[in-house]
Formats: sequence, C-alpha cells, structure tokens
Amino acid sequence: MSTDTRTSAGSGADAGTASLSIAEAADRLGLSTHALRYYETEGLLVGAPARTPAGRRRYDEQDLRWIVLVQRLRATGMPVREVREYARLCREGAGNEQQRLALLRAHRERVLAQLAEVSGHLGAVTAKIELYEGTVGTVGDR
Amino acid sequence: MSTDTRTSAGSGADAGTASLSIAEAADRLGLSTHALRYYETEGLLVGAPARTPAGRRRYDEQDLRWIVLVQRLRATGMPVREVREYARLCREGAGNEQQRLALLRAHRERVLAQLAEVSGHLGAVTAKIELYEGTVGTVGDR
DNA sequence: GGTTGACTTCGAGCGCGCTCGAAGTCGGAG
DNA sequence: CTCCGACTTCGAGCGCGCTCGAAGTCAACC
Repeated sequence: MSTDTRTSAGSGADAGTASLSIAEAADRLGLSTHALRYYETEGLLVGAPARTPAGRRRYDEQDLRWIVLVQRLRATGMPVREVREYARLCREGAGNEQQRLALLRAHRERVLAQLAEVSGHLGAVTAKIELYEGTVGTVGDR
Repeated sequence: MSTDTRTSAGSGADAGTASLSIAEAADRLGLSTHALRYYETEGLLVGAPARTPAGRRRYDEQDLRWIVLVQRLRATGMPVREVREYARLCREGAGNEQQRLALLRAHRERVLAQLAEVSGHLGAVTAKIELYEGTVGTVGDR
C-alpha cells in the first residue's frame, strides 16, 4: 500500500529506460532492500546504481539484469566472495575474458558435480520411500 | 600414522560385526569425530552407539548405516532439525510409518524442485559461458 | 510550514552447522 | 609403574549470508 503512483518518476520517466527506486527494484527482484544494499557494499555489483541528486539509488535495466545474474550465480551456490571476484573482473573491462570464462566454467563443473551427487543421494532416499510404501506394515527397518 | 594395529580390537574383534571406535567410524564416514558426537547429542541418531566399559563409543554396522542415511539426507539439504524429527519417529518404533513416509516424500519434492531450479539457472550460466566463448572468438577453444 | 514516509548509513544480531580447544580420564605398551 | 595418546564432556567460536533496528535526511504533498 502506497508504493503506487510516482513509480518511475525521478528524472525522465518516459519510454524505454525505467529507473526504479530501491524498493521497486527489490520488489521486482524478489530481494529485500537490505539485501540490495548489502550486495552493493559487498562489491557484487559491476557498477553502483545511479543516484538522484538527493542521494537515492536508481536502478536501471542494466543494473537489474546484472543483479539477476548475481541471483542465478548465488542460487547455484556460488559463494559471495566468488561473485565479487567475477564482478571485479567485469568491472575491470576488457582483457580478462579468459579469466571470467574460467571462473564460470569452474562454477558450472562444480554445480554439475553437485547435481549428480544430490541426484544420487535422492535416489537412495527414494528407494527408502519405496521400501516404506511396500512395507507399511512391517516394522523391522531402520 | 598410528591409527593402525588395534583397529577393531575392543571386545570381540572377530568375524561379521566390526564395531569401530569413533575415530575409525569418522574416518570411514568422512566425518570428524566432533561431527559424529554432534550428531549424537543433537538427536540425529536413531540409537546411541554402544559404549565400552570405559565409556568409549563403539559403532556397529547398524549405526554406520543409519549415519550414512543421515549424511544422504543432509547432503540433499534436509535441515538438521528435520533429520532429528525423522530420527525421533524411527526411534519411537512402529505406528508412524505414514508420518515418516510423508516427511521423506516432502523432502523429495523439495529436492526435485530445487534440482529443477538450479538446472534452470545453470542453463543461463551456460548460455553466458557460450556467449563468452563466441565473443572471445576461437581463442583457445580446443 | 508541517507531516509523512521512503530513503540513507551504520553496526549489531541471528540461524545454521559444525569446529575447535581445554581439561580431564583411561587402557595398553614398554 | 609410568607414559602416551585416543578418548571423554563442555562450552565457546566461527564462517556465511543476510536481517534488523536505530537515527537521521530529504522530497513531496496538503
């Protein structure tokens, strides 16, 4: 309630480039405003969002897209420290594409390995479930 | 070096039932002795391991099998508190098989959902990688 | 001009799952 | 008998990733 009207006011407020307040951005990304500021101070963003003359953050599409990537990396288990490293590489501009690539590839390998491991364990749990389904009358399991 | 000889000494030390010291069990399970005791005090074990007259823990095959299950549950992301709950149900004996089943099924559903989510995010990361591979243009490639 | 309330910074606190260290006990080898 | 080292319990500490609250500022609306 009340986060209404004046949505993308600020400066331009016209076609194309939206520019959201932190609350709007948080809402759209499914994060808290606290988390968004945390990401920023922790150096997870490739570039800090713009500020209004009064010092308030404005998130544009580019900011949002980057944060979505950060969320994906985080959601796949990349530690904050490594996201920071990746962000740093991107911030430094061209010339380190190989490093970025290596970082992402290493991450992908880890995630694949973990997916396989979890799947394996899940298989065992499923077997256990089926055992119960078949045995829901027999006591001696454990 | 020195966790040698006297491996499964203790009492019997014969065929079939081994009965390991905490260090041996930890070693075999890939856990620390600290973690093993922690699991026990936190109620994650369905039954406490036996003790020697001197009060030292002896892990038998049943203990080990249970702990392997605990590890699988943990490795698939089940919170300690929920493992404790499951252990409690098993400890209470017969009559609650449906509850155990429900717990395991719910866990499986969560894990499947998370596997799907992670896979999705990983797909996006892979796309990013391929983008770099294309951009970097035939550099190392292989 | 006053009120409102979303914003700002800062630092403390928290939930999780162990991990670590201290201090003491005890069984077995020499 | 003595020593060694693996065991015991206990409680504190830690790394991670936020989360939360306090205190203050400032733009906009009435």
